[in-house]
Amino acid sequence: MPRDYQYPFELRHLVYFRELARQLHFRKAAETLAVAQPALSRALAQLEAALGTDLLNRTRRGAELTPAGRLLLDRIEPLLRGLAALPSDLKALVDGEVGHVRVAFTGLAMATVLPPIIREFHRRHPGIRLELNESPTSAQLTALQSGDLACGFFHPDAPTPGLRTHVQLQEKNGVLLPADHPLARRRELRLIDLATTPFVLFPRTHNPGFYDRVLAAFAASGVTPRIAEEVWPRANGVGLVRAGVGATFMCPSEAKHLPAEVLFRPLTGPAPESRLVVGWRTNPAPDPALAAFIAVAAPS
Amino acid sequence: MPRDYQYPFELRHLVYFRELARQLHFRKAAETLAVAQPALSRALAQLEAALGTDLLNRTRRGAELTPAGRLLLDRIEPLLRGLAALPSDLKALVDGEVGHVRVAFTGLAMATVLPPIIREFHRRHPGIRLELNESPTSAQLTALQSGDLACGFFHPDAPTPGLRTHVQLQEKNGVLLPADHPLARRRELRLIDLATTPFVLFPRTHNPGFYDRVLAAFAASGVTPRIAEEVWPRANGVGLVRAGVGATFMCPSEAKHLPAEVLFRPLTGPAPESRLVVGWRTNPAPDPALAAFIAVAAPS
DNA sequence: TTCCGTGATGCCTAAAAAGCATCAGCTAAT
DNA sequence: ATTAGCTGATGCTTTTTAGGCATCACGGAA
Repeated sequence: MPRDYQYPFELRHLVYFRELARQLHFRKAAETLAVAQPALSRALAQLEAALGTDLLNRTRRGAELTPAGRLLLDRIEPLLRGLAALPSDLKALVDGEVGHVRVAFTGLAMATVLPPIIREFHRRHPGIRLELNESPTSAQLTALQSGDLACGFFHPDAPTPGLRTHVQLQEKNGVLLPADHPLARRRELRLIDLATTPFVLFPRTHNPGFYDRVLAAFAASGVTPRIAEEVWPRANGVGLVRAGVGATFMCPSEAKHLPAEVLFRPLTGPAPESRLVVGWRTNPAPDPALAAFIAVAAPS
Repeated sequence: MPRDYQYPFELRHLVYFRELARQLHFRKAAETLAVAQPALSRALAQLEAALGTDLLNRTRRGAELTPAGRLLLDRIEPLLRGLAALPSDLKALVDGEVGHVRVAFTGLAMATVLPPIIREFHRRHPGIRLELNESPTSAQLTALQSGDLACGFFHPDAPTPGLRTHVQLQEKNGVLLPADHPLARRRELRLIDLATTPFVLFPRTHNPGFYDRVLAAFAASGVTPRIAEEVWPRANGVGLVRAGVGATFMCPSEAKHLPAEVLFRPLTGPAPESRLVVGWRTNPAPDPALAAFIAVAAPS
């Protein structure tokens, strides 16, 4: 009884018609299609009935396209090509040869571990595109939970249920100072030395745990820090230090390539610690593209 | 035995999958599609087998797309839309609402009957595009015979087998003179007056019959004409007259809108006659777009 | 535990596609 | 003019396959 969905014909009819339009000869086309000629005749008659118009003028020595047939051929050729490409394209996807992965990261990740990971990933999987977005830890955790994000480089402050993580970096912070800052002559600093130095931090909502550990570290040194600016993304924070606005915390690994106007100094004594991990959902199982990225970012 | 043409699935599978991907629920999708749920289950299983990958993860409360399913959905949506539009688009074509017509014409046609025909045709059939090309009579006849041309406005010199024609214009030619020509002061001229005036004509091959009638008309007046230039297309001939190179033959109807530097004068006595017809092939039968154009150009 | 709702399976029926044999129409060569 | 040899169409049968109904297996919620 059914079979009245929107399409009054089947792919078979279109494939038959295309071959027929190419050869303009029922018997030859039937042979190419590996069917008997009557089957082809009937299939085309069905298609013509379904479309309400003749597609081929049958002549003594073959057939010729009607204007409607010409239009139909022009229209279905790209569609059939698109369909023909589907199986292999899907295979490439499931084999992890193509695809895309949404990856979020913090400024620290981009300044340290991420570039070599990206380079290696592109080398191994040139068909997989990365969508890279700098995003605060808190936003990454939300997006990972909701499934909007496949994978993130962030700074966890508590257990992350439902996520697998792999530690990338764990370092005690130093400080980044303007080069002309009075304390910049010293090779090492303590937090207490920085009591009067304005600090540039990220907004607390972006990673409350780390933010509070920073304040705790100051408190442990008996100092109340001056927060000059809360700025994001990370590169702007470094920019403000460079502009002489104040100092900021920075991991030693992040201090490898610095502009001329700033200097990095390690901290002795209490200092906040940064931990960078890469995390991803375990359920549903990572698709092949994500699995390939994880294999590079977190070899187990 | 057969059924092994390039596509391992049918349109049905894709339509079923699309509905399933929308509703993510086998029973509901089956109801929308007006089939029983087992049929849908099996169809999807077939599609998955054909593509070699799962498309939906069945869960307790419905289903969710796998990455491959998401890709497949993205890829087939435009294809299915294209196919859904086919029947109505073809109907529009056979109903003559859309299409295109190749029309050739001579300079005389464009200067007289063609513009109002084009205007009226576009008013009646805004969906049909005209391909208009100025072309000599001889070339038009060749193209009409071979089927390269649907319809032409030309100047027949002999019966045109296989073509139907409709006379558009039949007039005795006058002459077009540079405004500063000595004879331009006279209101009427005879060919004999023009014995020493250089003439601009089209190349003889473009319409040998008319060309020879021109020479015959001169001969009947006892004059051997001076042919200064043979030029085409027509507008260039008028341009040469305007530039003072010589005179040319012209129908009175063509002389309605003339540039300032030229003057039209009728001929008394022997003079070549121009006949403009529109012609089209009768076999194969004109397609709807051509029929619509003929209905405007040659109302019967 | 027992339902209830999910999709999957087994079995049968019905529809439809394909094959084979043959027909009908026209061309062209004899 | 006849006929042999193409063309695609048609009648009938077999084979394939899609669909329906009944039922199953499984998992979560009451």
